[in-house]
Amino acid sequence: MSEVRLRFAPSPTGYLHVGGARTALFNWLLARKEGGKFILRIEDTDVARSTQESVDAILEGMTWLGLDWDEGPFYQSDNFPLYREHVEKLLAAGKAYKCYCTPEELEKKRELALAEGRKPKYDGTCRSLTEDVPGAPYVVRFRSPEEGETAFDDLIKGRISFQNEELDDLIIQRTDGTPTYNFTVVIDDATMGITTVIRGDDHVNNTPRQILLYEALGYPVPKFAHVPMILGADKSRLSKRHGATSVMAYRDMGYLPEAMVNYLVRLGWSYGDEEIFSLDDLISKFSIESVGRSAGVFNPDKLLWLNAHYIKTGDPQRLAQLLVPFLEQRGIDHTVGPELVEVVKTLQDRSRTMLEMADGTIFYYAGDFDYDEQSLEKFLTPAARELCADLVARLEQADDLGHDAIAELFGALCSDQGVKMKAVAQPARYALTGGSASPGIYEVIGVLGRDETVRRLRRALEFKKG
RNA sequence: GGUCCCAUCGUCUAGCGGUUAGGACACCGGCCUUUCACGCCGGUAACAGGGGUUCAAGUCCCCUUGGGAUCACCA
Repeated sequence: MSEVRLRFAPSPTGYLHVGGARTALFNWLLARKEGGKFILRIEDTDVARSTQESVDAILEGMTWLGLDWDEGPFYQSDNFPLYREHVEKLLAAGKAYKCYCTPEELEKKRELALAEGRKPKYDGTCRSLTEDVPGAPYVVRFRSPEEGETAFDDLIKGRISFQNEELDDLIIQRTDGTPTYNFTVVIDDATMGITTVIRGDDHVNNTPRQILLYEALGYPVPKFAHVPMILGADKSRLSKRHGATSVMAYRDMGYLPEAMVNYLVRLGWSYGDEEIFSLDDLISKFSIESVGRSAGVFNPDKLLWLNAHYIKTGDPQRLAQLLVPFLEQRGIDHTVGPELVEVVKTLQDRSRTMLEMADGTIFYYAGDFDYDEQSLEKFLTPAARELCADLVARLEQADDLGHDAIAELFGALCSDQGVKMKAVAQPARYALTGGSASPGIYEVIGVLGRDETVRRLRRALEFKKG
């Protein structure tokens, strides 16, 4: 029983998007579950479109999600000699041949075939050439069988079969000598000993050609699992116009990696009625067989709900750390003022994203906000002013400012003055936060502390416009 | 168009021949309450259509319809 080996093989032509992240996650989970290896390979044979920035962005995204790899990253651009070797091998065995047709000729034939309603497949012009044409540019084509069928048992979709006659002689090496995708994946997956290929749905049509290549090369064929696409709300393939698709964009919008992981895994997979899964839960509960066969619509609302859940239940200390960059973005200096962790605790229940949480901290740190005249009049009525003044007096005398003590203090104030909690809480809230929505007034006072609370109350009572 | 895949509430899904078709998000009520939230309770909402097979079909088969993927010297 040899170990399972899985891989994630993105092409570095952009950022790590949610679809890619999900297939990476599935690969990672299966590797961890089976105690195998997870390998990262960068498919950069298209030198023109590949960039180092993209590689960095992809690695950053995976690291953020917590998906670590055991081997790699390997770069296909380092393997050109290996591909070349395999092309020669196929050529020597007569399993591949040189084709001298020019792109223009092929294009013409393709158009003609389409116009006549025939399949636009390679017509085999060079298939039976017996001699090389010296000096002429050529591509190398794989000699694909003309009859029979190629089938495989997809771990997710079940048995899928193709008639070989539908497949044409694919190009494995370009005129410039570089190998093409369908060839390099096979060589790499074979030589890296990949046992299961988990990849996007959009590759099912490539699979039979690849299987034929494995067989022609004498390599064992791996298992395949094709995960369904992620769709936008209009059921078309998820793209930018549906909103953010880059995983890192979600971090920047204040999402937690565990929320993203949880969301992504539940899109197309389930475990009874459970909704909340940590990476550790998933390692034991995930199975590729229970991934659904149909495409799923990306639902930002549910992601948001999960994010809120993880913020609510998260460790305040960690959240405080994660919050710092968002505060800096807003120019909020949290080193002056209340302890950030304490601030976070008052905001966890009412923040769905770290961005929202950052907004929630503003009144704590920017204490000298303006009170606008209308609100001042509305909240600080003469009666309310009296209550606030009383509150100040009581706060100054209090020796304990714990939550319960503050509650008692308010209780005593209300019964002494014969007013409802609301009558004093709302004016106080406005005076302390500058707004009408905030964490509980006791919490706010507790976090602000006596001095700052009193200062703000007095400031509000004395506030003059300008 | 050819090939391949898919089809349960608006969305993610449970269901693996016999269920009042369950859960979650969203939505709508109510409760809690010092605001906003959170939380709790309740509600609306689905087996695409048609044929079979079977005592019995959301579950199995076929067709139709609809959706998606792919048809490059891109990956």
